[in-house]
Amino acid sequence: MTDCNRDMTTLKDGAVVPQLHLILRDRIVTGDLIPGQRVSETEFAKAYSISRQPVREAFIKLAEEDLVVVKPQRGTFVTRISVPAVLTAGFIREAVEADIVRIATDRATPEIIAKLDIAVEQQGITAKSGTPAEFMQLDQAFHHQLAEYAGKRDVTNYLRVLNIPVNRVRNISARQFSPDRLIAQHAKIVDEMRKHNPTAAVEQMRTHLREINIDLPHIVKANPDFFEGTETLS
Amino acid sequence: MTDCNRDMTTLKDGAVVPQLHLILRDRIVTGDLIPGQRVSETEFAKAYSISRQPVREAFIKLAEEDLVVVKPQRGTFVTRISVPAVLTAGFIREAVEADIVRIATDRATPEIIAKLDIAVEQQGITAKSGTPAEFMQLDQAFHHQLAEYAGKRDVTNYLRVLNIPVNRVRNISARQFSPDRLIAQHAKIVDEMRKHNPTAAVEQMRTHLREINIDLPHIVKANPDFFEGTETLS
DNA sequence: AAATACCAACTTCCATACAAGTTGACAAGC
DNA sequence: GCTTGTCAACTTGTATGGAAGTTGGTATTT
Repeated sequence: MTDCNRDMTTLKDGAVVPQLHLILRDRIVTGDLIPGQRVSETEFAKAYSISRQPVREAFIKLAEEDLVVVKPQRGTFVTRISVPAVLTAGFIREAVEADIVRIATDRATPEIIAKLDIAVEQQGITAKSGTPAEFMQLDQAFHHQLAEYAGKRDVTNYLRVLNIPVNRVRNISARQFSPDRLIAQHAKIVDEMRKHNPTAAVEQMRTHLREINIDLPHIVKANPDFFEGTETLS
Repeated sequence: MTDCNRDMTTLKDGAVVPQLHLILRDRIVTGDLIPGQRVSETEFAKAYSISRQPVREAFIKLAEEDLVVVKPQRGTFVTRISVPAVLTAGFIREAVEADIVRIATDRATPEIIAKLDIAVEQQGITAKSGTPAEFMQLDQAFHHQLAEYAGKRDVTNYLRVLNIPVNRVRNISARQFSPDRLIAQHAKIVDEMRKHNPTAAVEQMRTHLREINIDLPHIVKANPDFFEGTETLS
């Protein structure tokens, strides 16, 4: 029996399915439930003291996000991360954020630039004294800010599911990313925006987002069991 | 009691939930189940001679695609189309297809150009003698081809959910789109690709994809009940 | 020893019953 | 007339039992 109730999380009153859905999603994305691991309805039902049906329905939602695969009459398993999915998500994100930063550059006021400067500065502080998770959040906030200033705040909501595998990679590999390089690239983007040079800003953004593709092969090599198609044959 | 089993569709052997999911999705996207309409679990259970549970699970999947909203203890309703969602989907799609057509132009061989010419020609034939649904399928196939030739076939899969509201609009408004104009734009895109002019091809693609934004206000005016926030107060 | 048939212990899938909450009609009281 | 309380008829949410199918170990057979 695996450890299903990590921190003995008890559910609040109200609908059970949404709560369980969020909890399990977080546990998978953060790597607490590891890729390939078996998760059964009965197991979690006992762990959270509920019946099988709500667990099943939470599994359906997770399956829609490609976080688990349900194999009928065989079992449900945490999905291994698909490298093509990460690359495709990266491609889409690059295209979208390129347009976003172009628009944001056109709209950039001194106030906006000032706020972005502060954000980058904060990232530097957190990179030194904060946790990887905190830095990751600031990184995401930076890109959300750009979308906001481009008048495209909604966009990030619609790309959330797409970014799930990317976030899994970042969480699993924690320290593989060098924050300093990312922050320097953020600074360059803001600099080009300050100079009202949209083309250069877009180019900086594109090279910035391609960072993950550079690190990805090493992360896969280091954790082959977490990725689809590269798992060690047992 | 509404007409829930339109064409008395009976389900095949095998898993029931996936079948029902596809059937209901199609019925919503094609406008057979109209926005705002109430759909209850019991209703479809009786209509398809199954129990409530599979219907419920199909509803969960539809809710993840934002095709229905489940209001606890109140009912489940076909969602009205969100105009901001359509616009956001359009923005994302424009950014992605701009990059796709740029790459496709770089990779374009005479064979590829020939195939695209044939596709455009076929669209013209279908526009005259075919149904709107057939033309719509050819239109989608054209964009799929471009992704294919850009080496980004996967991308379309990941944008499928995003395009759902757009397809709902196109189905509901059927003839509102003028095929001739769309085909002419397709032809212009291929022409710029033929001349190996990626920048111009991208620009043609962007103006092409903005067509829907032009027609959208008229479609909303013509069918206010189908859209969120513009429904007539009863 | 090796291959095969069998079976018990799992899994997810579906059906059914009940619990909890909302809604709208309807009647009683102001 | 208008408000308000009651209640029956709905809705979705959860629990539970059994159906159907897979899996892996074990005994049987070759």
